[in-house]
Amino acid sequence: MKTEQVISMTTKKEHIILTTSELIHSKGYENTKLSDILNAADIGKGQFYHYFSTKKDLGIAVVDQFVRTWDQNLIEAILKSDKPSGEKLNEMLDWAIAYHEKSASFRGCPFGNLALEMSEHDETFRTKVNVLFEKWINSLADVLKDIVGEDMARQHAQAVVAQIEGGILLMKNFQDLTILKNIVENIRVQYAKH
Amino acid sequence: MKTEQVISMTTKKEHIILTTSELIHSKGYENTKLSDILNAADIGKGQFYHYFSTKKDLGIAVVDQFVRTWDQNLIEAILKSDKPSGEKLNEMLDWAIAYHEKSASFRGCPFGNLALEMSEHDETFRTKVNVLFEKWINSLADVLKDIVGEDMARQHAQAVVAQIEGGILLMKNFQDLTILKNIVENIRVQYAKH
DNA sequence: CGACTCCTACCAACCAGTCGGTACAATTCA
DNA sequence: TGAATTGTACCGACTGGTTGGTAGGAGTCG
Repeated sequence: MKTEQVISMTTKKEHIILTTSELIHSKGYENTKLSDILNAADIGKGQFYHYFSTKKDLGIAVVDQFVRTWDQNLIEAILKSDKPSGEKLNEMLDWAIAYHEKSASFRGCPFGNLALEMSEHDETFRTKVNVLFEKWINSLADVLKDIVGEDMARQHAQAVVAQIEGGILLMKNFQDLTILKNIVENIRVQYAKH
Repeated sequence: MKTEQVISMTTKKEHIILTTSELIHSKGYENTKLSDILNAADIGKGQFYHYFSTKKDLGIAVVDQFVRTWDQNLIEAILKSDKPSGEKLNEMLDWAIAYHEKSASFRGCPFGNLALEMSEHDETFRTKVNVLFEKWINSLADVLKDIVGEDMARQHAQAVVAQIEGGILLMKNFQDLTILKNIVENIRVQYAKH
């Protein structure tokens, strides 16, 4: 029984990008070998090099895809919605936990992972990850303006993002989701009574 | 006579460990190739495999060395000293900044780096990194007891460590030390008024 | 001597990337 | 019309270089 046509939902190129996203998210970029990609996406080398010129070319497409997704789901849908600020902050924190709850493993934050793996020896990746962090901090600072005032907003936004990323790091190493939950709860309390 | 032999052997082995520490700190474990180690330490392969049985064997020795150093300089010398708690917290934060200030590059926290690189696909490294984080959080919780009370101490300790690690992550990606400084200042303010 | 220390030459496995070729549909030409 | 040409999608054997690790020899020193 052949199920060839099922894949035509997305294009072949998108299929490769999506499959590789998973691999890079859990194994990192360098540690994801071309052979892993070829096996996971069930394609041959010819097909791969028909759509992408190098492995890095694919890597960049994967990061772009991550940035696009987060831009939609976190920044646009939550932080730039027209709900009250306190609600937006809470929704962001809910989203963070839900993100790591659903993927029964401890792969961590794709941007945090890439930041630590790549930022010191590859400018292309560093810059792309940077754009997302910058957007995140800026739009979060906008939200926090109403809570801590204009002067301190950006500093607090940095601190909150740092706390989340650090929490994810600890969660990953302890292989224990409750650590992240504690830290998120800590953030909630910190900004609830303002 | 025998002492001299032992010392020179230890020195040589330690020299390899120390040199590799630098490499692993800035490039990560997998990305530090054996040839890099051989070049940096200026030794031949025979010498390497005389002292270490595998690359992973060296990697473990390097992590052990990091753990020992931090145990001495951070946990014993600062967090378990007999100074007042507020002072110990401040000294820890000073130490964190000084650590990243002196190494004119942005290599990040060796444990944070290893946690994200290795913890999902190597139990040995994950466990060793875990031990250090556990020690750090426990002895920091002891310090925070006097500031936030026994009940909340551990949760706050986790949050502070997360904030520092996340701050280092952002600092590394933004290649900007002031981000870490802001976050550390934020922590200082948070626990100063208690 | 013989244990210890350290060397170079070498190995199989693996890596990203290349290359000659195939299948087949669309376009051009006679 | 239908034969020749062109373009797109794909294959997998192969390449040059790198990887971690091994074998066997040589210098040193008690």
